Amino acid sequence: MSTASKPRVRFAPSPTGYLHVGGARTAIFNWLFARHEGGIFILRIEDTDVERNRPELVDGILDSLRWLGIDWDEGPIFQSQRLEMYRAAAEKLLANGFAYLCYCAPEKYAGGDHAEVEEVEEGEEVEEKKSLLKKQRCGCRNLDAAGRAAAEKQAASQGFQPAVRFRVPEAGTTAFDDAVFGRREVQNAEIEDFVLLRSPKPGQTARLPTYHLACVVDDMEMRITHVIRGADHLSNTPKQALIYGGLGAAPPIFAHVPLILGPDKTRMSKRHGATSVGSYSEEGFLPEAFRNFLTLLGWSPGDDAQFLRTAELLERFSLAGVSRTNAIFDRPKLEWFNTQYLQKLPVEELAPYVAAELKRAKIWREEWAGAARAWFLRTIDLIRLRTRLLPDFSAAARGFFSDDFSYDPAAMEKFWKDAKLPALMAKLAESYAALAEWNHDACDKVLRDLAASEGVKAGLLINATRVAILGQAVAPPLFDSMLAIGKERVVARLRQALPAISAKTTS
RNA sequence: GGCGCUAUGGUGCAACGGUUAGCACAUCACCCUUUCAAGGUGGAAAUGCGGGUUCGAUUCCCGCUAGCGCUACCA
Repeated sequence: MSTASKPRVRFAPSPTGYLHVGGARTAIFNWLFARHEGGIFILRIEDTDVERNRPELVDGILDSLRWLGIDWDEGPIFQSQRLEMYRAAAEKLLANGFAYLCYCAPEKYAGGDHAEVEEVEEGEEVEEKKSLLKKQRCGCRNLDAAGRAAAEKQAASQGFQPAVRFRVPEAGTTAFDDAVFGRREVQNAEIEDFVLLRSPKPGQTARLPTYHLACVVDDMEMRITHVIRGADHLSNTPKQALIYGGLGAAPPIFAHVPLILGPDKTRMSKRHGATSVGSYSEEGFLPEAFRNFLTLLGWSPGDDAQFLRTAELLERFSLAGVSRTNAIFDRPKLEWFNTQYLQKLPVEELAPYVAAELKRAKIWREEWAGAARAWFLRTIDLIRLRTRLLPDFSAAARGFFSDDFSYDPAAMEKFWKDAKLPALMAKLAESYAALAEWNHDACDKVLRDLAASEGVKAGLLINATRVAILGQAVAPPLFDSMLAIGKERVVARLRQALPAISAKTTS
Protein backbone atom coordinates (compact mmCIF):
# COMPACT_ATOMS: atom_id res chain seq x y z
CA MET A 1 0.00 0.00 0.00
CA SER A 2 1.44 3.34 -0.95
CA THR A 3 1.59 5.98 1.71
CA ALA A 4 -0.14 8.41 -0.59
CA SER A 5 -3.32 6.38 -0.46
CA LYS A 6 -3.42 6.28 3.30
CA PRO A 7 -6.53 8.08 4.53
CA ARG A 8 -5.85 11.03 6.78
CA VAL A 9 -8.60 12.32 9.04
CA ARG A 10 -8.78 14.74 11.91
CA PHE A 11 -10.91 15.68 14.87
CA ALA A 12 -10.91 19.42 15.46
CA PRO A 13 -12.57 20.52 18.67
CA SER A 14 -12.80 24.11 19.74
CA PRO A 15 -11.75 24.76 23.33
CA THR A 16 -14.85 26.66 24.30
CA GLY A 17 -16.07 24.01 26.71
CA TYR A 18 -15.66 20.42 27.79
CA LEU A 19 -15.84 17.55 25.30
CA HIS A 20 -19.51 17.17 24.43
CA VAL A 21 -21.02 13.75 23.73
CA GLY A 22 -21.67 14.84 20.15
CA GLY A 23 -18.05 15.82 19.71
CA ALA A 24 -17.00 12.57 21.32
CA ARG A 25 -19.05 10.58 18.84
CA THR A 26 -17.47 12.52 15.94
CA ALA A 27 -14.03 11.83 17.40
CA ILE A 28 -14.87 8.15 17.72
CA PHE A 29 -16.01 7.92 14.10
CA ASN A 30 -12.84 9.60 12.89
CA TRP A 31 -10.70 7.38 15.03
CA LEU A 32 -12.50 4.19 14.01
CA PHE A 33 -12.28 5.17 10.37
CA ALA A 34 -8.57 5.89 10.58
CA ARG A 35 -7.82 2.69 12.44
CA HIS A 36 -10.04 0.58 10.23
CA GLU A 37 -8.46 1.94 7.08
CA GLY A 38 -4.93 1.95 8.42
CA GLY A 39 -4.86 5.70 8.10
CA ILE A 40 -3.66 8.63 10.19
CA PHE A 41 -5.72 10.36 12.85
CA ILE A 42 -4.81 13.93 13.65
CA LEU A 43 -5.96 16.09 16.53
CA ARG A 44 -6.33 19.79 15.87
CA ILE A 45 -7.42 22.52 18.23
CA GLU A 46 -9.51 25.23 16.59
CA ASP A 47 -8.76 28.19 18.77
CA THR A 48 -9.09 31.13 16.43
CA ASP A 49 -11.79 32.91 18.38
CA VAL A 50 -9.86 34.75 21.06
CA GLU A 51 -13.01 35.78 22.89
CA ARG A 52 -14.49 32.32 23.33
CA ASN A 53 -11.33 30.36 23.48
CA ARG A 54 -10.37 28.97 26.91
CA PRO A 55 -6.88 27.45 26.62
CA GLU A 56 -7.19 25.84 30.04
CA LEU A 57 -9.96 23.61 28.69
CA VAL A 58 -7.73 21.86 26.18
CA ASP A 59 -6.34 19.45 28.76
CA GLY A 60 -9.83 18.45 29.81
CA ILE A 61 -10.75 17.67 26.21
CA LEU A 62 -7.59 15.63 25.77
CA ASP A 63 -8.31 13.77 29.00
CA SER A 64 -11.81 12.91 27.83
CA LEU A 65 -10.47 11.59 24.56
CA ARG A 66 -7.94 9.46 26.37
CA TRP A 67 -10.62 8.19 28.71
CA LEU A 68 -12.58 7.08 25.66
CA GLY A 69 -9.55 5.11 24.58
CA ILE A 70 -8.87 7.32 21.58
CA ASP A 71 -5.29 7.93 20.58
CA TRP A 72 -4.03 10.22 17.84
CA ASP A 73 -1.05 10.02 15.52
CA GLU A 74 -0.35 13.71 15.10
CA GLY A 75 -1.06 16.78 17.16
CA PRO A 76 -2.58 18.39 19.00
CA ILE A 77 -1.94 21.13 16.51
CA PHE A 78 -3.11 24.60 17.53
CA GLN A 79 -4.48 26.92 14.87
CA SER A 80 -3.47 29.90 16.94
CA GLN A 81 0.13 29.00 16.16
CA ARG A 82 -0.29 28.92 12.40
CA LEU A 83 -1.80 32.33 11.74
CA GLU A 84 0.77 33.13 9.10
CA MET A 85 -0.49 30.29 6.92
CA TYR A 86 -4.01 31.61 6.96
CA ARG A 87 -2.87 35.13 6.25
CA ALA A 88 -0.83 33.90 3.29
CA ALA A 89 -3.80 31.97 1.95
CA ALA A 90 -6.00 35.03 2.22
CA GLU A 91 -3.33 37.02 0.43
CA LYS A 92 -3.36 34.50 -2.39
CA LEU A 93 -7.13 34.66 -2.71
CA LEU A 94 -6.94 38.43 -2.75
CA ALA A 95 -4.32 38.31 -5.45
CA ASN A 96 -6.18 35.95 -7.73
CA GLY A 97 -9.49 37.75 -7.34
CA PHE A 98 -11.32 35.23 -5.20
CA ALA A 99 -11.45 37.64 -2.30
CA TYR A 100 -11.71 41.33 -1.59
CA LEU A 101 -11.10 43.72 1.26
CA CYS A 102 -14.15 44.82 3.19
CA TYR A 103 -13.91 48.14 4.97
CA CYS A 104 -17.24 47.93 6.71
CA ALA A 105 -17.47 47.99 10.47
CA PRO A 106 -18.05 44.50 11.90
CA GLU A 107 -21.21 45.72 13.60
CA LYS A 108 -22.74 46.41 10.22
CA TYR A 109 -23.27 42.73 9.59
CA ALA A 110 -23.48 41.42 13.08
CA GLY A 111 -26.86 39.96 13.78
CA GLY A 112 -27.40 39.09 10.17
CA ASP A 113 -30.17 41.55 9.43
CA HIS A 114 -30.42 41.12 5.69
CA ALA A 115 -32.78 44.00 5.21
CA GLU A 116 -30.17 46.59 5.90
CA VAL A 117 -27.70 44.75 3.76
CA GLU A 118 -29.93 45.12 0.75
CA GLU A 119 -29.43 48.82 0.46
CA VAL A 120 -25.79 48.11 -0.23
CA GLU A 121 -26.85 46.56 -3.48
CA GLU A 122 -27.79 49.82 -5.09
CA GLY A 123 -27.11 49.77 -8.74
CA GLU A 124 -28.44 46.29 -9.23
CA GLU A 125 -31.80 45.47 -10.62
CA VAL A 126 -34.47 46.64 -8.28
CA GLU A 127 -36.96 43.94 -9.14
CA GLU A 128 -34.50 41.21 -8.31
CA LYS A 129 -34.03 42.62 -4.85
CA LYS A 130 -37.65 42.17 -3.99
CA SER A 131 -38.09 38.70 -5.34
CA LEU A 132 -35.05 37.11 -3.76
CA LEU A 133 -33.70 37.93 -0.39
CA LYS A 134 -30.11 38.25 -1.45
CA LYS A 135 -27.30 36.98 0.59
CA GLN A 136 -24.75 39.45 1.82
CA ARG A 137 -22.93 41.05 -1.06
CA CYS A 138 -20.97 43.84 0.50
CA GLY A 139 -20.61 47.11 -1.39
CA CYS A 140 -16.86 46.83 -0.96
CA ARG A 141 -16.98 43.95 -3.41
CA ASN A 142 -17.22 46.23 -6.42
CA LEU A 143 -15.34 49.31 -5.29
CA ASP A 144 -13.69 51.18 -8.12
CA ALA A 145 -10.20 52.61 -7.81
CA ALA A 146 -11.41 55.91 -6.43
CA GLY A 147 -13.82 54.38 -3.97
CA ARG A 148 -11.22 51.97 -2.78
CA ALA A 149 -8.66 54.74 -2.24
CA ALA A 150 -11.18 56.72 -0.25
CA ALA A 151 -12.14 53.72 1.88
CA GLU A 152 -8.53 52.93 2.48
CA LYS A 153 -7.71 56.46 3.49
CA GLN A 154 -10.64 56.59 5.84
CA ALA A 155 -9.71 53.26 7.39
CA ALA A 156 -6.10 54.30 7.79
CA SER A 157 -7.04 57.51 9.52
CA GLN A 158 -9.05 55.50 12.04
CA GLY A 159 -6.42 52.84 12.42
CA PHE A 160 -8.86 50.32 11.07
CA GLN A 161 -7.77 47.28 9.10
CA PRO A 162 -10.24 45.82 6.63
CA ALA A 163 -11.53 42.27 6.74
CA VAL A 164 -11.13 39.89 3.84
CA ARG A 165 -14.25 38.44 2.27
CA PHE A 166 -14.62 35.69 -0.28
CA ARG A 167 -16.00 36.84 -3.61
CA VAL A 168 -18.76 34.28 -4.16
CA PRO A 169 -19.77 33.95 -7.82
CA GLU A 170 -23.06 35.66 -8.66
CA ALA A 171 -24.35 32.79 -10.73
CA GLY A 172 -23.83 29.08 -11.03
CA THR A 173 -23.69 26.40 -8.41
CA THR A 174 -21.15 24.87 -6.09
CA ALA A 175 -21.03 21.15 -5.46
CA PHE A 176 -19.20 18.69 -3.27
CA ASP A 177 -19.34 15.00 -2.48
CA ASP A 178 -20.47 13.62 0.83
CA ALA A 179 -19.97 9.99 1.76
CA VAL A 180 -23.12 10.04 3.85
CA PHE A 181 -25.45 12.47 2.08
CA GLY A 182 -24.28 11.97 -1.48
CA ARG A 183 -23.46 14.70 -3.96
CA ARG A 184 -24.67 18.12 -2.88
CA GLU A 185 -25.13 21.15 -5.08
CA VAL A 186 -26.23 24.61 -4.08
CA GLN A 187 -26.94 27.88 -5.84
CA ASN A 188 -24.12 30.36 -5.39
CA ALA A 189 -26.73 33.08 -5.00
CA GLU A 190 -27.58 31.46 -1.68
CA ILE A 191 -24.07 31.86 -0.34
CA GLU A 192 -23.04 35.12 1.24
CA ASP A 193 -19.67 36.77 0.83
CA PHE A 194 -18.35 35.26 4.02
CA VAL A 195 -15.40 36.61 5.92
CA LEU A 196 -12.05 34.85 5.66
CA LEU A 197 -9.86 37.10 7.76
CA ARG A 198 -11.32 39.27 10.47
CA SER A 199 -10.30 42.86 10.97
CA PRO A 200 -8.31 43.09 14.20
CA LYS A 201 -10.19 44.14 17.25
CA PRO A 202 -8.99 47.28 19.03
CA GLY A 203 -5.72 46.50 20.71
CA GLN A 204 -4.99 43.50 18.50
CA THR A 205 -2.60 43.31 15.65
CA ALA A 206 -3.09 39.74 14.43
CA ARG A 207 -5.64 39.21 11.68
CA LEU A 208 -7.36 36.07 12.77
CA PRO A 209 -8.96 33.71 10.28
CA THR A 210 -12.54 32.56 10.54
CA TYR A 211 -13.43 28.89 10.82
CA HIS A 212 -13.89 28.38 7.10
CA LEU A 213 -10.48 29.67 6.07
CA ALA A 214 -8.50 28.07 8.87
CA CYS A 215 -10.29 24.78 8.42
CA VAL A 216 -9.64 24.57 4.69
CA VAL A 217 -6.06 25.77 4.87
CA ASP A 218 -5.29 23.25 7.60
CA ASP A 219 -7.07 20.38 5.91
CA MET A 220 -5.08 21.12 2.78
CA GLU A 221 -1.79 21.43 4.61
CA MET A 222 -2.46 18.29 6.63
CA ARG A 223 -3.48 16.45 3.47
CA ILE A 224 -6.79 15.45 5.00
CA THR A 225 -8.58 13.00 2.73
CA HIS A 226 -11.88 12.62 4.60
CA VAL A 227 -13.57 15.33 6.62
CA ILE A 228 -15.80 13.51 9.08
CA ARG A 229 -17.74 16.00 11.17
CA GLY A 230 -21.19 16.89 12.50
CA ALA A 231 -24.04 17.46 10.08
CA ASP A 232 -24.41 20.98 11.43
CA HIS A 233 -21.60 21.79 9.03
CA LEU A 234 -23.40 20.43 5.99
CA SER A 235 -24.94 23.77 5.03
CA ASN A 236 -21.63 25.56 5.31
CA THR A 237 -19.62 23.11 3.31
CA PRO A 238 -20.21 24.84 -0.05
CA LYS A 239 -18.29 27.83 1.31
CA GLN A 240 -15.35 25.60 2.00
CA ALA A 241 -15.63 23.97 -1.40
CA LEU A 242 -15.38 27.47 -2.84
CA ILE A 243 -12.21 28.16 -0.87
CA TYR A 244 -10.62 24.95 -2.11
CA GLY A 245 -11.39 26.07 -5.62
CA GLY A 246 -9.95 29.53 -5.02
CA LEU A 247 -6.80 27.98 -3.65
CA GLY A 248 -6.56 25.66 -6.62
CA ALA A 249 -7.02 22.50 -4.60
CA ALA A 250 -9.39 19.58 -4.90
CA PRO A 251 -11.70 19.26 -1.89
CA PRO A 252 -11.53 16.13 0.26
CA ILE A 253 -14.39 13.70 0.66
CA PHE A 254 -16.81 14.96 3.25
CA ALA A 255 -18.77 12.72 5.58
CA HIS A 256 -21.32 14.54 7.67
CA VAL A 257 -22.66 12.54 10.54
CA PRO A 258 -26.11 13.13 12.04
CA LEU A 259 -26.47 15.04 15.26
CA ILE A 260 -27.21 13.68 18.70
CA LEU A 261 -30.30 15.24 20.24
CA GLY A 262 -31.81 15.26 23.70
CA PRO A 263 -34.92 13.24 24.60
CA ASP A 264 -37.15 16.10 23.44
CA LYS A 265 -35.51 16.05 20.02
CA THR A 266 -33.85 19.38 20.52
CA ARG A 267 -30.16 20.02 20.59
CA MET A 268 -28.61 18.40 23.62
CA SER A 269 -28.09 20.82 26.45
CA LYS A 270 -27.63 20.81 30.19
CA ARG A 271 -31.40 20.66 30.48
CA HIS A 272 -31.19 17.07 29.34
CA GLY A 273 -28.72 16.17 32.04
CA ALA A 274 -25.04 15.56 31.58
CA THR A 275 -23.70 16.50 28.16
CA SER A 276 -20.00 16.26 28.82
CA VAL A 277 -17.96 13.13 28.49
CA GLY A 278 -16.27 13.98 31.75
CA SER A 279 -19.47 13.75 33.73
CA TYR A 280 -20.07 10.22 32.50
CA SER A 281 -16.62 9.16 33.52
CA GLU A 282 -17.21 10.71 36.93
CA GLU A 283 -20.51 8.93 37.28
CA GLY A 284 -18.73 5.66 36.88
CA PHE A 285 -19.49 4.48 33.39
CA LEU A 286 -16.95 2.21 31.75
CA PRO A 287 -15.32 3.97 28.81
CA GLU A 288 -15.70 1.02 26.48
CA ALA A 289 -19.40 0.75 27.27
CA PHE A 290 -19.88 4.45 26.78
CA ARG A 291 -18.06 4.31 23.47
CA ASN A 292 -20.01 1.28 22.32
CA PHE A 293 -23.22 3.13 23.05
CA LEU A 294 -22.16 6.32 21.28
CA THR A 295 -20.92 4.45 18.22
CA LEU A 296 -24.35 2.97 17.69
CA LEU A 297 -25.89 6.44 17.60
CA GLY A 298 -25.92 7.24 13.90
CA TRP A 299 -24.08 4.14 12.82
CA SER A 300 -24.95 0.50 12.36
CA PRO A 301 -22.76 -2.46 11.48
CA GLY A 302 -25.54 -3.52 9.13
CA ASP A 303 -26.98 -6.29 11.22
CA ASP A 304 -28.40 -6.59 14.72
CA ALA A 305 -25.09 -6.77 16.53
CA GLN A 306 -24.92 -4.37 19.44
CA PHE A 307 -22.43 -5.52 22.00
CA LEU A 308 -19.35 -4.57 20.03
CA ARG A 309 -16.04 -4.45 21.78
CA THR A 310 -13.16 -2.36 20.54
CA ALA A 311 -11.73 -4.99 18.23
CA GLU A 312 -15.08 -5.63 16.59
CA LEU A 313 -15.78 -1.94 16.20
CA LEU A 314 -12.44 -1.42 14.54
CA GLU A 315 -13.07 -4.33 12.25
CA ARG A 316 -16.61 -3.43 11.28
CA PHE A 317 -16.67 0.35 11.13
CA SER A 318 -17.44 1.87 7.76
CA LEU A 319 -18.77 5.19 6.56
CA ALA A 320 -21.35 3.23 4.59
CA GLY A 321 -23.09 2.37 7.84
CA VAL A 322 -23.53 5.97 8.91
CA SER A 323 -27.15 7.07 9.06
CA ARG A 324 -28.60 10.37 7.86
CA THR A 325 -31.08 10.83 10.66
CA ASN A 326 -30.43 12.52 13.97
CA ALA A 327 -30.35 10.25 16.98
CA ILE A 328 -31.59 10.76 20.48
CA PHE A 329 -29.31 10.19 23.43
CA ASP A 330 -31.14 7.50 25.39
CA ARG A 331 -29.75 7.30 28.90
CA PRO A 332 -31.50 4.00 29.82
CA LYS A 333 -29.86 2.33 26.86
CA LEU A 334 -26.49 3.69 27.91
CA GLU A 335 -27.01 2.23 31.37
CA TRP A 336 -27.93 -1.10 29.84
CA PHE A 337 -24.67 -1.09 27.92
CA ASN A 338 -22.80 -0.33 31.10
CA THR A 339 -24.38 -3.21 33.00
CA GLN A 340 -23.60 -5.50 30.09
CA TYR A 341 -19.94 -4.56 30.25
CA LEU A 342 -19.90 -4.73 34.02
CA GLN A 343 -21.21 -8.27 33.82
CA LYS A 344 -19.48 -9.65 30.77
CA LEU A 345 -16.00 -8.17 30.80
CA PRO A 346 -13.29 -10.64 31.81
CA VAL A 347 -12.92 -9.96 35.52
CA GLU A 348 -9.22 -9.15 35.13
CA GLU A 349 -10.21 -6.32 32.79
CA LEU A 350 -12.78 -5.00 35.18
CA ALA A 351 -10.52 -5.18 38.24
CA PRO A 352 -8.51 -2.00 37.52
CA TYR A 353 -11.70 0.04 37.33
CA VAL A 354 -12.95 -1.39 40.61
CA ALA A 355 -9.58 -0.79 42.23
CA ALA A 356 -9.68 2.83 41.11
CA GLU A 357 -13.17 3.18 42.51
CA LEU A 358 -12.15 1.73 45.89
CA LYS A 359 -9.17 4.06 46.00
CA ARG A 360 -11.46 6.95 45.26
CA ALA A 361 -13.64 5.83 48.16
CA LYS A 362 -10.54 5.44 50.33
CA ILE A 363 -11.20 1.80 51.19
CA TRP A 364 -8.58 0.26 48.93
CA ARG A 365 -5.99 -2.15 50.36
CA GLU A 366 -2.79 -2.96 48.52
CA GLU A 367 -2.95 -6.66 49.32
CA TRP A 368 -5.80 -6.97 46.82
CA ALA A 369 -3.28 -6.30 44.10
CA GLY A 370 -0.91 -8.83 45.57
CA ALA A 371 -1.46 -11.78 47.89
CA ALA A 372 -5.23 -11.36 47.99
CA ARG A 373 -5.72 -10.75 44.29
CA ALA A 374 -7.54 -14.04 43.78
CA TRP A 375 -9.98 -13.11 46.54
CA PHE A 376 -10.39 -9.65 45.02
CA LEU A 377 -11.26 -11.03 41.60
CA ARG A 378 -13.63 -13.60 43.03
CA THR A 379 -15.38 -10.96 45.07
CA ILE A 380 -15.76 -8.63 42.10
CA ASP A 381 -17.23 -11.52 40.20
CA LEU A 382 -19.67 -12.14 43.02
CA ILE A 383 -20.77 -8.53 43.24
CA ARG A 384 -20.87 -7.36 39.65
CA LEU A 385 -24.17 -8.91 38.67
CA ARG A 386 -25.86 -6.34 40.86
CA THR A 387 -23.95 -3.23 39.79
CA ARG A 388 -24.89 -0.57 37.30
CA LEU A 389 -22.13 1.96 37.82
CA LEU A 390 -18.65 1.76 39.27
CA PRO A 391 -19.55 3.54 42.55
CA ASP A 392 -21.84 0.65 43.36
CA PHE A 393 -18.71 -1.27 44.30
CA SER A 394 -17.90 1.16 47.07
CA ALA A 395 -21.46 1.94 48.13
CA ALA A 396 -23.93 -0.94 48.20
CA ALA A 397 -21.08 -3.47 48.15
CA ARG A 398 -18.99 -1.56 50.66
CA GLY A 399 -19.26 -4.28 53.29
CA PHE A 400 -17.19 -6.64 51.17
CA PHE A 401 -14.22 -4.32 51.30
CA SER A 402 -14.56 -2.43 54.54
CA ASP A 403 -15.89 -2.84 58.06
CA ASP A 404 -16.88 0.78 57.90
CA PHE A 405 -20.36 0.48 56.47
CA SER A 406 -23.76 1.47 57.79
CA TYR A 407 -27.15 -0.21 57.89
CA ASP A 408 -29.49 0.96 55.19
CA PRO A 409 -32.64 2.26 56.96
CA ALA A 410 -34.95 0.75 54.40
CA ALA A 411 -33.23 -2.61 54.76
CA MET A 412 -33.61 -2.58 58.55
CA GLU A 413 -37.20 -1.59 58.15
CA LYS A 414 -37.86 -4.46 55.80
CA PHE A 415 -35.96 -7.33 57.41
CA TRP A 416 -35.50 -6.56 61.11
CA LYS A 417 -39.09 -6.31 62.14
CA ASP A 418 -39.83 -9.75 63.56
CA ALA A 419 -39.88 -9.74 67.39
CA LYS A 420 -38.21 -13.15 67.54
CA LEU A 421 -35.15 -11.87 65.73
CA PRO A 422 -33.00 -10.64 68.65
CA ALA A 423 -32.97 -14.05 70.32
CA LEU A 424 -32.66 -15.92 67.06
CA MET A 425 -29.78 -13.83 65.77
CA ALA A 426 -27.89 -14.16 69.01
CA LYS A 427 -28.12 -17.93 68.72
CA LEU A 428 -27.13 -17.80 65.07
CA ALA A 429 -24.07 -15.73 65.83
CA GLU A 430 -22.87 -18.27 68.39
CA SER A 431 -23.63 -21.20 66.12
CA TYR A 432 -21.43 -19.63 63.46
CA ALA A 433 -18.76 -18.83 65.98
CA ALA A 434 -18.69 -22.52 66.88
CA LEU A 435 -18.67 -23.68 63.28
CA ALA A 436 -15.45 -25.46 62.44
CA GLU A 437 -15.71 -25.62 58.68
CA TRP A 438 -16.40 -22.35 56.97
CA ASN A 439 -17.86 -23.23 53.59
CA HIS A 440 -21.07 -22.58 51.70
CA ASP A 441 -22.92 -25.77 52.63
CA ALA A 442 -21.89 -25.68 56.26
CA CYS A 443 -23.07 -22.10 56.64
CA ASP A 444 -26.27 -22.98 54.85
CA LYS A 445 -26.89 -25.98 57.12
CA VAL A 446 -26.28 -24.10 60.36
CA LEU A 447 -28.82 -21.50 59.45
CA ARG A 448 -31.46 -23.89 58.20
CA ASP A 449 -31.08 -26.19 61.17
CA LEU A 450 -31.60 -23.27 63.51
CA ALA A 451 -34.64 -22.12 61.56
CA ALA A 452 -36.10 -25.63 61.69
CA SER A 453 -35.52 -26.11 65.40
CA GLU A 454 -36.96 -22.70 66.16
CA GLY A 455 -39.90 -23.20 63.88
CA VAL A 456 -39.25 -20.16 61.63
CA LYS A 457 -38.72 -19.89 57.93
CA ALA A 458 -35.13 -19.86 56.79
CA GLY A 459 -35.84 -16.70 54.82
CA LEU A 460 -36.39 -14.78 58.02
CA LEU A 461 -32.86 -15.51 59.19
CA ILE A 462 -31.33 -15.18 55.77
CA ASN A 463 -32.75 -11.76 55.19
CA ALA A 464 -31.93 -10.52 58.67
CA THR A 465 -28.38 -11.84 58.38
CA ARG A 466 -27.83 -10.16 55.07
CA VAL A 467 -28.63 -6.80 56.57
CA ALA A 468 -26.47 -7.55 59.60
CA ILE A 469 -23.33 -8.44 57.67
CA LEU A 470 -23.64 -6.05 54.72
CA GLY A 471 -26.11 -3.41 55.81
CA GLN A 472 -28.06 -3.90 52.61
CA ALA A 473 -31.30 -5.48 51.53
CA VAL A 474 -29.75 -6.12 48.15
CA ALA A 475 -26.66 -8.28 47.95
CA PRO A 476 -25.30 -11.43 46.33
CA PRO A 477 -26.51 -14.81 47.59
CA LEU A 478 -25.99 -14.88 51.36
CA PHE A 479 -23.72 -17.87 51.83
CA ASP A 480 -21.46 -16.82 48.98
CA SER A 481 -21.28 -13.42 50.60
CA MET A 482 -20.44 -14.93 53.97
CA LEU A 483 -17.59 -16.86 52.42
CA ALA A 484 -16.19 -13.74 50.81
CA ILE A 485 -16.39 -11.78 54.03
CA GLY A 486 -14.90 -14.52 56.21
CA LYS A 487 -15.88 -16.21 59.42
CA GLU A 488 -14.28 -13.79 61.86
CA ARG A 489 -15.95 -10.78 60.40
CA VAL A 490 -19.31 -12.43 59.87
CA VAL A 491 -19.46 -13.49 63.50
CA ALA A 492 -18.27 -10.09 64.66
CA ARG A 493 -20.80 -8.28 62.53
CA LEU A 494 -23.58 -10.57 63.67
CA ARG A 495 -22.79 -9.85 67.31
CA GLN A 496 -22.34 -6.20 66.62
CA ALA A 497 -25.75 -5.96 64.99
CA LEU A 498 -27.62 -7.41 67.94
CA PRO A 499 -28.31 -4.12 69.73
CA ALA A 500 -29.52 -2.49 66.56
CA ILE A 501 -31.79 -5.43 65.81
CA SER A 502 -33.27 -5.31 69.27
CA ALA A 503 -33.82 -1.60 68.97
CA LYS A 504 -35.54 -2.08 65.67
CA THR A 505 -37.87 -4.88 66.74
CA THR A 506 -38.96 -3.19 69.92
CA SER A 507 -39.46 0.25 68.48
C1' G B 1 -38.52 34.66 6.66
C1' G B 2 -34.82 32.12 3.14
C1' C B 3 -32.02 27.75 1.92
C1' G B 4 -31.02 22.77 3.04
C1' C B 5 -31.37 17.92 5.40
C1' U B 6 -34.36 14.10 7.51
C1' A B 7 -38.86 11.05 8.39
C1' U B 8 -39.75 2.53 10.43
C1' G B 9 -42.94 1.03 17.59
C1' G B 10 -41.55 5.72 23.21
C1' U B 11 -35.82 5.14 21.96
C1' G B 12 -31.50 3.14 18.93
C1' C B 13 -30.90 0.31 14.63
C1' A B 14 -32.35 -3.94 10.42
C1' A B 15 -35.26 -4.84 6.10
C1' C B 16 -31.43 -1.12 0.29
C1' G B 17 -39.29 -3.33 -4.95
C1' G B 18 -41.91 -9.07 -2.96
C1' U B 19 -40.57 -10.70 4.91
C1' U B 20 -46.43 -12.85 9.16
C1' A B 21 -41.84 -5.50 8.83
C1' G B 22 -36.58 -8.20 12.33
C1' C B 23 -33.25 -7.08 16.74
C1' A B 24 -32.14 -4.34 21.17
C1' C B 25 -33.42 -0.68 25.21
C1' A B 26 -37.58 0.86 27.85
C1' U B 27 -42.53 -1.06 29.25
C1' C B 28 -46.34 -5.04 30.94
C1' A B 29 -47.18 -10.28 32.47
C1' C B 30 -45.33 -14.91 33.87
C1' C B 31 -41.18 -18.34 35.25
C1' C B 32 -36.84 -18.72 38.29
C1' U B 33 -35.76 -17.10 43.48
C1' U B 34 -33.30 -16.29 50.65
C1' U B 35 -33.15 -10.12 48.98
C1' C B 36 -32.19 -7.62 44.59
C1' A B 37 -30.53 -8.25 40.09
C1' A B 38 -29.34 -11.20 36.06
C1' G B 39 -31.52 -14.81 32.97
C1' G B 40 -35.79 -17.26 30.42
C1' U B 41 -40.81 -17.06 28.10
C1' G B 42 -44.70 -14.27 26.32
C1' G B 43 -47.58 -9.48 25.38
C1' A B 44 -48.51 -4.51 23.81
C1' A B 45 -46.22 -1.17 20.46
C1' A B 46 -43.97 1.41 14.00
C1' U B 47 -43.44 2.29 8.07
C1' G B 48 -46.08 10.84 9.44
C1' C B 49 -50.16 12.36 5.57
C1' G B 50 -51.67 12.61 0.36
C1' G B 51 -50.72 11.63 -4.59
C1' G B 52 -48.14 9.03 -8.29
C1' U B 53 -44.54 4.95 -10.82
C1' U B 54 -45.00 -0.46 -10.66
C1' C B 55 -47.99 -6.80 -11.16
C1' G B 56 -46.25 -5.27 -6.28
C1' A B 57 -44.08 -0.16 -2.34
C1' U B 58 -41.12 0.85 4.24
C1' U B 59 -38.02 0.94 -0.12
C1' C B 60 -38.39 5.10 -6.29
C1' C B 61 -40.74 10.27 -7.65
C1' C B 62 -43.81 14.72 -6.29
C1' G B 63 -46.56 17.65 -2.72
C1' C B 64 -47.85 18.50 2.38
C1' U B 65 -46.68 18.32 7.43
C1' A B 66 -43.26 17.94 11.27
C1' G B 67 -38.37 17.97 13.29
C1' C B 68 -33.53 19.46 12.86
C1' G B 69 -29.54 22.36 10.67
C1' C B 70 -27.49 26.68 8.36
C1' U B 71 -28.53 31.68 7.49
C1' A B 72 -21.95 35.67 12.63
C1' C B 73 -15.62 39.34 11.46
C1' C B 74 -18.61 31.34 16.57
C1' A B 75 -16.91 26.91 15.47
